[in-house]
Amino acid sequence: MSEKPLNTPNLQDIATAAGVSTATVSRVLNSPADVRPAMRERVEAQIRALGYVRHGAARALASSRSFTIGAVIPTLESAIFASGVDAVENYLAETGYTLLLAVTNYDLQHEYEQVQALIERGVDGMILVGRDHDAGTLNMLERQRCPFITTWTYTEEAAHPCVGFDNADAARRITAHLLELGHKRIGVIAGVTEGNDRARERIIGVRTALRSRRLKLQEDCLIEKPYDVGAGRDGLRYLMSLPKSKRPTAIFCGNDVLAIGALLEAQHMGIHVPDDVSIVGFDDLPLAEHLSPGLTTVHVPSRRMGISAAQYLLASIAGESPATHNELPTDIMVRGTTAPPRR
Amino acid sequence: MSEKPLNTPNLQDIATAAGVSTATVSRVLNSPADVRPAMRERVEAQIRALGYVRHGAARALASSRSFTIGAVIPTLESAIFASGVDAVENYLAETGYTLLLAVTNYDLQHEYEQVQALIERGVDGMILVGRDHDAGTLNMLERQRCPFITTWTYTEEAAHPCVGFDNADAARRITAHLLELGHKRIGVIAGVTEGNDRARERIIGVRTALRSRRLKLQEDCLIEKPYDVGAGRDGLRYLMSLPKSKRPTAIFCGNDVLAIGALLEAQHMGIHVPDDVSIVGFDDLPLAEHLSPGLTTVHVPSRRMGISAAQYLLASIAGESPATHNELPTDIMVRGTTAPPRR
DNA sequence: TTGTATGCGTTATCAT
DNA sequence: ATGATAACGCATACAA
Repeated sequence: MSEKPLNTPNLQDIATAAGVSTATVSRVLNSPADVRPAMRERVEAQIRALGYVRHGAARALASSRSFTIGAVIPTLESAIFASGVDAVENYLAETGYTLLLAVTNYDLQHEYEQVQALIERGVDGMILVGRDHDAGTLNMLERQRCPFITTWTYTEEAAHPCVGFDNADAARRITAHLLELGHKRIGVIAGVTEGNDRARERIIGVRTALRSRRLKLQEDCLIEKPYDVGAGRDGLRYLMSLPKSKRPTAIFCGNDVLAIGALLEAQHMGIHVPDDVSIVGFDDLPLAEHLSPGLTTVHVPSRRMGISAAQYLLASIAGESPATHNELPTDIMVRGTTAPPRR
Repeated sequence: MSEKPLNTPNLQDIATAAGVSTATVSRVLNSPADVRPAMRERVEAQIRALGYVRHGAARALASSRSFTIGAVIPTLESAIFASGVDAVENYLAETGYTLLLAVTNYDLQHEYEQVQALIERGVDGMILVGRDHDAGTLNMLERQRCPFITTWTYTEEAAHPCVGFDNADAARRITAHLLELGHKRIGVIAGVTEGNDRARERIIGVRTALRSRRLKLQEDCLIEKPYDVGAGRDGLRYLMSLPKSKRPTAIFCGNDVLAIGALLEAQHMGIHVPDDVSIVGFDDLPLAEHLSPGLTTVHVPSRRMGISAAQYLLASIAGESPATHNELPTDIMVRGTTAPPRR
């Protein structure tokens, strides 16, 4: 009959109700070990009774820690990014952090704005994707002393903390697999390269593999497509429409979504994979192994990458000095979509 | 030579640099129309010069608005949720809001904790999925006066704001499609039902459709499976292993991921779809239409749902009184995986 | 171990 | 149109 929680209670209300100071309440919340058990319980009882929930803004203002981490990714429409974010969120939740998520739609200018928005929200650290960024973006991060790490790309000499892998080399390796099977004319259905270093580097990897065999990528065998299944289908149809002498016997797709499209379109057209044409992808989506034939692709450890990035950030915030350059392995998953060229 | 931005500048620094009061700086930031153009420019120049970025925590503390919205979803491993979140984020970004994202892994207790975490971060509104929630969760939301809306489910009599559709009815309709083709024995590969009202209601919908034809769902024709392609394959194998007299001629899958698994497994087994067995899914993933045969499924407008939820919240925050119960249409996409039973 | 008091960077109210 | 100033709710250095 006497409780009137008209407004949501604050530290002071709890303190009053428990007959202690706000400092004590703050302590049972943040360093319970520092307060005598009896008193702690008394306070905790009131916290429960009044349904107290911390005021993050006030906390952040007073302590300059928000217990939030920001992630800025190209899109959530890509299962592989979504999966990485899922891993990040799960990991952060375990450690008491919350995720602020922003999407760039592969627009570097928009990325800049999103990064600013997250900094304004006071994130304690930030995860970025790739190394293509507006100069101002990295600048802001540094001026604001916001710890950050880039993902999905790795090079020894990277100027900033990163966790990822060598896209060019992975593409080179899976192309080498094609070349070893005896293919000489390789087609490429690349992802959009603008503002996307990963897509560009994967093409470079294909070229490197070809060059090492004194082969070249024919320019009409390279086509750039947006990230969707239909585009993959279009890409395949285009490549297969090339005159026989220029028609590739194997196709490297910049990602699995394009590869799945290419594979499905081949089946629609009655073109046999891998007998008539070999297809490889990149990412190793969960679906890849279930297709028939199974898609030969590059496995990318997106969850591990996300977790590793989060770990770096938390360690960094904690004042530790974790390794800044972290390379993850990528395996070539050889499945059913590759075989020697028909002769 | 004189500028030493050792610490990140605050309102006061800008004010001093521009020779005005903090109130004025705050005004050029928040209601530029209230300040004379000349002065406004002077201030804006300093804002740019010193690279000022707003301190969200301080803003939130003083104004009790954080310009953030929370979303708590089951998982990002599901493309359909990821897509909805993507839409929400894009919409919020347009309107100056930022997204706080949390994942429950279909655990209602964890959802409670995530909701609390987001409330602590001061979100101005919250998006939830489904109507299965811990009692405490909704309670907390209300006590904290945090506007919220549930998605993915709709009923006229819902006790809280919601935007979605009638899962049972959609399932009933696509099952009716099967029955109209002449199927009598329907198999069901359902998603996990625990803590997932949508999965449960879809099964109810199947039962309703059957009942209206005086048919019943045979209990060994109903199997519950986790959300992945492999599980869909297992499910199909199980149903096809039933003795001929009990074997279903058509299969309702609780979602497209299971349906895709079922379809692929049928193809692996040399079972022809739809001649030997019809398969329907639920969600209409982008891939569904590209499969061969194309997957007959229920189209769910996940992006529109997310945007609608965000709109409701923003309107609600703005003090408007938007419609609280919003039903979205779901179309049955009849494609190639359904046909009359072989006779 | 507990309490007191100050300050965190804004917004908003009230003057001017 | 602009300035002075009091909250906002908490953490923390310091005192007891």
